[in-house]
Amino acid sequence: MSQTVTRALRLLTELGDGERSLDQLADLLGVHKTTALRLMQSLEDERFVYRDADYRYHLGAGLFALASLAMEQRGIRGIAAPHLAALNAATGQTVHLAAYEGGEVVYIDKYDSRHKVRMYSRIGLKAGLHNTAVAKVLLADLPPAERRRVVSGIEFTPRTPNTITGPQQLLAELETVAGQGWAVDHAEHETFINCVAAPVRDASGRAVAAVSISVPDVVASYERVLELLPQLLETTRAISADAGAP
Amino acid sequence: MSQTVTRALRLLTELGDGERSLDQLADLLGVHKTTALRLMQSLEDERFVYRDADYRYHLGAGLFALASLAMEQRGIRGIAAPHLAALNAATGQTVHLAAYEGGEVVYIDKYDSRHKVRMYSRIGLKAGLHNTAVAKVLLADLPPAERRRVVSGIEFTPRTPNTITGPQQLLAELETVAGQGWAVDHAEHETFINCVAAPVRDASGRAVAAVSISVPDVVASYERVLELLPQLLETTRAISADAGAP
DNA sequence: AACGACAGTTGCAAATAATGCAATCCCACA
DNA sequence: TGTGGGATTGCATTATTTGCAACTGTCGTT
Repeated sequence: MSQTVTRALRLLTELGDGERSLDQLADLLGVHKTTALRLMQSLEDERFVYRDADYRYHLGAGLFALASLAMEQRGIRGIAAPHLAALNAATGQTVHLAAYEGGEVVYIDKYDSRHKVRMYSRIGLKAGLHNTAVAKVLLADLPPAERRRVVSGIEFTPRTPNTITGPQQLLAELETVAGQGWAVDHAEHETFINCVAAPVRDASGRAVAAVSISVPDVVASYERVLELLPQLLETTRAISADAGAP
Repeated sequence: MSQTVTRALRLLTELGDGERSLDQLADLLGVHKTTALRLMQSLEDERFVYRDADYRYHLGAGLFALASLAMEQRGIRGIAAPHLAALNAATGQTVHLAAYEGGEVVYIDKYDSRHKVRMYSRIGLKAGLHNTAVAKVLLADLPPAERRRVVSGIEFTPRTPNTITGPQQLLAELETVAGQGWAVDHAEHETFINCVAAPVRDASGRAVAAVSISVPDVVASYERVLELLPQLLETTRAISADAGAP
């Protein structure tokens, strides 16, 4: 592990919360400001940060240049985009695309709802492995041994009264999901949000992503959300076909 | 300057070109693979990279989570988005939003043309200071002394026969731009692309961004591109109003 | 004009972290 | 079982990082 790299990355993360002065950054790390300056200079040279006329540091354009490459590398995202936009337009609800990578489920695209009340999320953030529909869909597609290994490592933090609270319960739920080909989050992640999700498959036949529709209670009841399933499944089938699924 | 941080960032940049093995990354830096491993472990812990089942490294979701914050911090981007989408739909051409930060002009948003032939660009990339319309608009709005200082530091690389080749010529062009309130790139950046650009102002009255329309020759002549000016100016005026410009 | 405060920056030696070697681990294949 | 290939770990050496002290520049006040 590299302490110096960890420090630099920590500075980047801090700037995600807003501009900072050199003194603030040095305090954050508990180092002398000279040390912070040198770290920032390296980040600035590579365009990961820039410094404005008032010597305030900001996240730089090089960061999002690299991030846009990262998103392009996730080819499924480009294939899914028009379909997700159409689903979002047809339902008026928030539509997410998520993928399983590096042991976590992450949101890789998002189309926002027209409604004022919506689920908080952001591209790049992790989805809870035990309490989100997209995670259930992706985990359900893992080989059983790997599924069990992943589930055994989950920390079952209860977020709502509906949250799944143990590995046995989740494994049973994943069996159900694997059988029916879709998943729900019935107020398990947020008390006022219900979601349905379904897998997207590629030429290998494996689930490479999951699409979900998220709906707040004030907009539609859980039963209403389930009525969106046919549209969701139609969309994931179309994306899968474009992705070369058999 | 920090050698270790620079190395880590170089690894990130390399992954922008695609997945890599540990050996490849070590070769890239000219270090022992143990060293490369430790750098990657730090990057992985902070979610900037992930490693797949075949031990191949990829850019991670933490990178684009942070980038999405960076883009949100550029508030003008959100304000401009609906207007730019409308301009893109109305003209069918590629529309860019650029800003001047850290001594460079960078693309911070983009709406692609419907046409097959278009100008290559990517969010986060730098725009040439001497050969793009957005840069001319942003530089033209700097105080004269700063404008001169910036221009004197430019390396006038000729990209096309039309490219401006010296500071005096560019300063004269910027005077013109400051007077007329818009700029052109008449095949100065690419031989087959013409652009027009205009500034977006905020409550301070300063140009905080520039909007451009880029059109390939095969689609429309330079004269036709100039005919897009009224729509462009209408758009930048609307964005500026939303941004609180006086 | 001079002074003080504050923030950023530079040079250098000491301190610390990074580095690479050698050994070990793990997996796949014959 | 043995072999090959790639990843990983422990340790001593080496190189880099670190923080101190001094300096620079800007701004505000007297």
